[in-house]
Amino acid sequence: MGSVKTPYRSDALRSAHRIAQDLHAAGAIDKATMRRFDVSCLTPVEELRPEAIRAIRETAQMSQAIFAMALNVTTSLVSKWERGEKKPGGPSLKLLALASRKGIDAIL
Amino acid sequence: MGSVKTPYRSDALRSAHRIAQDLHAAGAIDKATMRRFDVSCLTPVEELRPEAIRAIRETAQMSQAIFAMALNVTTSLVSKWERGEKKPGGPSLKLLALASRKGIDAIL
DNA sequence: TGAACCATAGCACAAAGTACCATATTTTTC
DNA sequence: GAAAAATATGGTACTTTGTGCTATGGTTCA
Repeated sequence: MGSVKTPYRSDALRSAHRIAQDLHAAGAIDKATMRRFDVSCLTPVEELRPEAIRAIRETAQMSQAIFAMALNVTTSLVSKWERGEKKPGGPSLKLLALASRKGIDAIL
Repeated sequence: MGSVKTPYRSDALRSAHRIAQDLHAAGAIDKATMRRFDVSCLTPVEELRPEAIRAIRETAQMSQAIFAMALNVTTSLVSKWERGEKKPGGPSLKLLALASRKGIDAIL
């Protein structure tokens, strides 16, 4: 299940974004309050192809071993990701998305 | 496995930190180069008790549902974490550690 | 020659994470 | 006040991520 398919994870969040839109349009809301309702500020998480994962790592100029430590996973797993043997799951995809969009420093 | 027990994940990283120490002491190394060898700059990841996880979420002033979206996991799982029914794994612990040490904004 | 880093590869296995549901409590909204 | 929606718990069944271990070959450097 792609994080792309369902913008809201089939939960009690159907109107979260709509409410935030209204509040945001209405006036000034501090980011802390906003956060409680709005979800559009989240880093988009999409599925990553093996080459994309490798690209993220090579952009960071890291070996698989070091990269794995940064993500707190095993070297074995990073290798499997890059060869398409396994696909990163929810939390892993989030970390990879952060590294990809905000730079590797964001997760160090 | 506990990220605390083995500083280096039983990999070919036995001397990574030592080498970095030497190089760093030797003179000026840009952060990019440093990163390849040194691991001491990583956010420490320790196991979290259920209450600690809830504390992180409540500090962020988020519902379980929103918090789950931020971590790209299901609401069900966050609930289980906070009740001790399940324990966050490698990548999840990293995200929680980032949120705990650098603030929730670090993972949005 | 060998010590160390790098990446691939395979296997077995525990448990993390998912999906779905029902229920109860609180908060919001009209 | 009642209706509606958000919140959190609880449980069950299932998938497969992620771990751990070991072996291999290629590369670099002393």
